[in-house]
Amino acid sequence: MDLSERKLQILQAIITDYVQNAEPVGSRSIAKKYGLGVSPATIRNEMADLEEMGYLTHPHTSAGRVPSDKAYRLYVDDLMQKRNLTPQEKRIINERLRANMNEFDQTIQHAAALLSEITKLASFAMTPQTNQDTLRFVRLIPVDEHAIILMIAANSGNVTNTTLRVNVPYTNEALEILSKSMTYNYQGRTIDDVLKNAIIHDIGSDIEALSALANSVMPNFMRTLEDMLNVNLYMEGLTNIFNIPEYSSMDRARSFLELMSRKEEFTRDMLERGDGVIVTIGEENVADSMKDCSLITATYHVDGKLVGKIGVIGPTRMKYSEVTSIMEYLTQNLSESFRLTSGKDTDSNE
Amino acid sequence: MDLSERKLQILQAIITDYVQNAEPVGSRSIAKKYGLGVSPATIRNEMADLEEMGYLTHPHTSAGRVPSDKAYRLYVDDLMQKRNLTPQEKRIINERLRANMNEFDQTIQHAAALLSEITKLASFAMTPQTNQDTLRFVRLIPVDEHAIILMIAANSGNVTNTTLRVNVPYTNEALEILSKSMTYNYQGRTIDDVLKNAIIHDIGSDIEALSALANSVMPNFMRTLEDMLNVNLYMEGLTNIFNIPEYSSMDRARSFLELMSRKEEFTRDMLERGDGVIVTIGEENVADSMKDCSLITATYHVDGKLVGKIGVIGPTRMKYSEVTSIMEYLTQNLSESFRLTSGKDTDSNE
DNA sequence: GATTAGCACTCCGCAGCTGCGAGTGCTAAC
DNA sequence: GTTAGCACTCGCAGCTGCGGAGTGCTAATC
Repeated sequence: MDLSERKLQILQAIITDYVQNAEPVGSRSIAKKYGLGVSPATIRNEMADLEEMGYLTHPHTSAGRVPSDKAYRLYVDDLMQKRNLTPQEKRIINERLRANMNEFDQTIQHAAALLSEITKLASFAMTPQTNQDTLRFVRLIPVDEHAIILMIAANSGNVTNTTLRVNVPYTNEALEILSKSMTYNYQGRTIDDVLKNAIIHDIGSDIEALSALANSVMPNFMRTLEDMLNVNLYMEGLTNIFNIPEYSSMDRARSFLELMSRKEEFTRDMLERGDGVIVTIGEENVADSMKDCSLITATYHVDGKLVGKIGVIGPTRMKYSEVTSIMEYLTQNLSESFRLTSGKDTDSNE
Repeated sequence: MDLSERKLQILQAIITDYVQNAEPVGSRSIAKKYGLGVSPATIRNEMADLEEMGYLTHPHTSAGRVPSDKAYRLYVDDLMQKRNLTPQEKRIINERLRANMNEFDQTIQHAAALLSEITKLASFAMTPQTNQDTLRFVRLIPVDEHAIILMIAANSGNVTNTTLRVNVPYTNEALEILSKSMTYNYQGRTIDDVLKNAIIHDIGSDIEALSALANSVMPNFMRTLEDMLNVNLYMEGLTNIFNIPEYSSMDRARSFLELMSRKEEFTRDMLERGDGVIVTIGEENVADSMKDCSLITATYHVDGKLVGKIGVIGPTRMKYSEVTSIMEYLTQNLSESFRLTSGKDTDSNE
C-alpha cells in the first residue's frame, strides 16, 4: 500500500502543477517539466496506479489527471514542507496589524482583510467566545431621570454598555450601592456562570427603592450579558472566488456566497473546529457547498485565554504550504498584540 | 412632446409587464392582457413613437420592447401610484423591528435584513453620521494601575468606551476631577466642534499629576471621538442578485458584488444623497457598475436629529411602488423607535 | 521485468450551420 | 386612424464535423 518514491514524486509534481495552473495535467508535461528521467509512458503507468489507489481522478478519458482530496490530504500531512515567510512578508503583516489598534473588533476585521489580501482567497475572522470570560465590575451611571447606563467590564478587557430606561425613580446613591453589590456578587465569575446561576434576589435588598431598581436593572443586565456572548464574524474578500476557475460557473459561486451569508450557521460550524491550524479538504468539510473547497482555520488568543478564530476558504487546489505559514504567523502576531492591549495583570481584582 | 393618454397606458402596461416578467414585451401580449381595445398593429405604431421619444428600447429587431431609464423615471415621478401596505405587512415590520432592540447597531442591521427579505433585493443600512451629535459627559473609570476606561456619552444615546493604558500613576480623585473637567468643557458641544477646537490645555491644570494624566488621556479621547464619527455599514441579501435575470451573467454579478464590497467608497457615495426617499434609476447613478441598477434610499432619524440611511439596490426593473412604500413605512417606524429609546428629554443637562 | 515507442481511440470544445419562434415594420385595405 | 396580412430579422437551441490533448494498450527494447 505504501507509495514508491517515484510515485510520490509524480504525485507531488501533479499537485504542484495543478495548483498552479488549475488544469488537468498530462503525462507528457510532467515528463517535460519535472525531469524525472522517465518517459511519458512510464508516468502514464504510474498515474494509472495512483488513480487506482484513489490519489488521482480523471475528468474524462482524454484529459489529464487531477489530484483527489486524498492526494491533498497526503500532501498536507506528509509531503508539504513548511514555507518560511520572507522578512518582507513578515514586515507587512506586522505593520498592517499594528496600524489599527484602537478597537478590538476593528483589529480583527483588519486581520481578515489582510489575510484575504495576501492569499487572494476569501477569509473570515471571529471574535473570541467569551463564556469563559470573567466579570471585573458592573457599574450603573446616571443619565437622566428615565435612563441610566449599564456598564459591564470583563477581565479580558472587553467592556460593554447599554443605555436603559428605568421607570422607577432612583438616586445616585442607590445606583452606587447597586453597582457595588452587583460587582461584589459577580466579580471573578464567568459570564456563563452568572447567566446560569444569578438569581435576581442575589441583589435583593431590604430597602424597597433599591430592590425596585434592581428589579428594573437585572433583566437588562442578563440580556446584555447574553449579548456579550455573541461572537462577531467578519468576512473579507468574498469576491475573490470569482478569480478561481473552479467557481467560474454561476451556480457554484452562488451556492458558496449563500453559504457564507448564512452567518449564524457558519459561525456555529466554525466554533466546533479545534484549536491551532486546521486544514479540512473537500469532502472532509461538513457543509455541502464546501465539499469542493478547502478550509483552513487558526486560533488566536486574547489575554492568553479567550480563543478566537480566523480562517481562509478557497479551492482544494490551494497553496497549502504558503497559506498555513501565513496564518500561523498572523495568529501568533495577533495573540501577542492582544496580550499587550489588555495588560499583564488583568487578573488582579479591582 | 406630451404623451397622449393612450401612449401613457401602453407605456404603463409595458412597464408593468416587464417588471413582472423580465422579458421584452411584444405588441400582441399587450393587446391581449391589457384590454386597451386596439389591435397589436396600432400598439406597434404607438410603440414605435415611444421608442423614438426615448421611452422604449429594442434589444434587437425581432424582440419586444423594454422600458428605458427615462420610462422608469416617468413612471416613478408621474405614473406610479402609492401602494398602501396591508395591515399584515405593517404588522410584520412592526414585530420584526421591535424584536431586537438591545443594541442600536443590531437594530439597524436587522432593519436591513428585514428590508431585503421583504423586497427580495440587496439592501443596506448605515448608522447615522454623528458629527452633529453633542456630548453629554465624559467619564474615566479606574481598572487597574495601568489601565482606565474612557467612556464618552453623547446626547443621541450613543455611548462608547475604550480601555486605555496609562503610564502615569493616578488616583481615583484625579480621574474624577479630570472627568468632571472634561465634561464641563465639552458638554453640549458637537463632536465635530470638539475635534476641531479642543486644545489639550483646555484641561490644563495647575496640579502637575493631573496635567500628566490629562496629557495621557487626551490623545486617546480625540482618537475615540474620531472613531465615534465612523459610519457603520451593514449589507444584507447580497446574494439576492443571483435571482435577478439581469445578473445571470457572471460578469455583472461580479462587478456588482465588487462594488458592494468596497464599503468605504460605497458609504461615501451614499452619504452624499439627500434626505427622504430618493430613487435613482440606471444611468442616473454615479457608480459605473450601478448603471444598470436602481437605487432607492431613505432616511431615518435618531432622537429626531441624527440622520441615518437605509437603502435597496436592484434591477431598474423593480417594483418601485411597493419598495418605496415599504421603505417609507420602515424608516418612519425606525425613527419612532429611536425616539423612544433615547427618551424625550435627552437635551436636558446632567 | 521494467521501460519505452507507437498508434488507435476517446472525448472535449469550438465553429459553423439550420430551423424555429417571436416579434417587428411596412403596405394596402377598411 | 385603425387593422389585417405578410415578408423579414434576429436570437436561440440543437446538430455536425473537426482538431487537439491525452490516454491505454501492445509490442519492441534495454
